[in-house]
Amino acid sequence: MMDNSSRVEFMLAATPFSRSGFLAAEDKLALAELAGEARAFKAGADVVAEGVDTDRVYLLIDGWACRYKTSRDGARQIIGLALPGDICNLDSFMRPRVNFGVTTLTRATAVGLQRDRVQALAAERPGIAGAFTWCTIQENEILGEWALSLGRHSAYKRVARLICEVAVRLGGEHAAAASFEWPVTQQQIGDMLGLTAVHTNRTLRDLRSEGLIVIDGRQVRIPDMTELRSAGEFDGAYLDAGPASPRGWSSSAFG
Amino acid sequence: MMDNSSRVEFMLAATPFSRSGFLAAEDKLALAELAGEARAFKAGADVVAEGVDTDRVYLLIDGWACRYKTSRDGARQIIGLALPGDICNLDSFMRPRVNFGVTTLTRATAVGLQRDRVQALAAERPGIAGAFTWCTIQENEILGEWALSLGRHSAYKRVARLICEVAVRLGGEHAAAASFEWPVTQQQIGDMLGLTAVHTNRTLRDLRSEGLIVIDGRQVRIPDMTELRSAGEFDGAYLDAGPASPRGWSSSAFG
DNA sequence: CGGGAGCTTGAGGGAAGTCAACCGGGGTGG
DNA sequence: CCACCCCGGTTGACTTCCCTCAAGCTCCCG
Repeated sequence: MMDNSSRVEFMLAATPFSRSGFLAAEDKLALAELAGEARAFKAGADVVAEGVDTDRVYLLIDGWACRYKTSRDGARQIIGLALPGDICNLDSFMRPRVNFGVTTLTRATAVGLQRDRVQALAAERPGIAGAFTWCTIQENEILGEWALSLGRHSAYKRVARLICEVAVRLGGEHAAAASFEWPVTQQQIGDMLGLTAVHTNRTLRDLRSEGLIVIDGRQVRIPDMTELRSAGEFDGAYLDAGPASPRGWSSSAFG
Repeated sequence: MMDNSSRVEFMLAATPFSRSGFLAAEDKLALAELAGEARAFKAGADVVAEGVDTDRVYLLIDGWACRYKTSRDGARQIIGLALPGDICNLDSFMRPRVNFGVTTLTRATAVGLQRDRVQALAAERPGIAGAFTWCTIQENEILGEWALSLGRHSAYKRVARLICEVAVRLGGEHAAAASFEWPVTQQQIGDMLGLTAVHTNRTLRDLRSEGLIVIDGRQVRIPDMTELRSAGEFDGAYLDAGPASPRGWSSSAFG
């Protein structure tokens, strides 16, 4: 559990959300005031059950979470990965019902923000509206890249690409991280990539035997990022993402 | 070519964009004033080439278009289908560079709106900002459903689901259309569904032989929508999409 | 009338799924 | 405190869905 000031501090930090460049300092403070209690979740716990109504968006503070859909026969497809600082259910910013579920992949902490209040704030402060829109566009960008993976890439490339993406997303503003915590099971990886756990296992073995990745417990290390990017045909441009000239968007223009 | 008043009229009509419920009448007028010349495209023409910079978003007036990505070996994955009234490149609302391409699937007409001017308008009119955000969320919703198809559904179900989706999206506010123009090639369908043209052909044959669809030239007819939905495990909830209480968003609150 | 784009079908191959078994480790309950 | 159990990882054998390559077809358009 975090106290309120920690939460504020977190939201002011360089999270994907605030990195959008749309949020002025007052915007961040106003958002921080909306934050409810931080909730702790066990691994595999639903933050928002599939297909239900919810009145809040969840900002992930710690741990990994995902958006997923389930087919009638029980197969699960993960349609989005949330890392610390990401909003898990951006759709709930405008829609009362989610057409997916949000579940944690690890132990996790998240704070809920009430839709009504966020909307009201966004109507007053264009910077906040802009930040939400920007995040939604970013999520769309990532999902488009996943669709390319799912539709047109081999299992081998899919896994390589996913690892590259996470490396970049965790690396923040710096270059991609060359070593990081990799706390997801092979089943969960398969659910992101449209593969079975068995085939994910074999594919990870192939990547390891090629020396492209080194897995040590819950850590993954990338000996040569260039090699891995090339193997996965990965181009991180879709994650680059400084906003296009947020002139006229910043709330400071109204201050 | 449409003259300006036709364009205005079109934008005031029940397009997916204006149906969001965020646009007040003045918002629509203000947007219509931004519309540039309507451009006519041949089938298979790039509206925005893959990965380039663009300074405008394109509202599709007539015909079908798509967003796509290409892998190194030339395989194409379509990551979004634009029908009349849709915006083809919502990302360009905030990002100068697209990480996909936009191309027409049929003859088509589109009008470009300059990003700078749309952004300026959105900063003044929350209804316009809200409509863009809402469209982006809607696009995300659809792409999530495609990811489920790509990752976890058989070719048979993918095709059935796509036809259901188009029926609903073309049907507008009414029920899904039971018969409509289906102007795309099997190659293009395959590119949406992550299949080869050959396998798309066989799969369509299967659907036809089961009586789930009837193809007559460029028309498709769905004898029994319930059957097709069931075959494709299709639940159209993700397209439903009235906005969640756009209170406080409507520009009229500022009028 | 010729040519190309799109549709159709067949035969064979390969990537990933399915089923099954075994192993190691950490949590838990007796 | 130890034994058990369950979860996750690993590997093998077999199956299946979809891809590849190839050929022939129709229809439109020049």
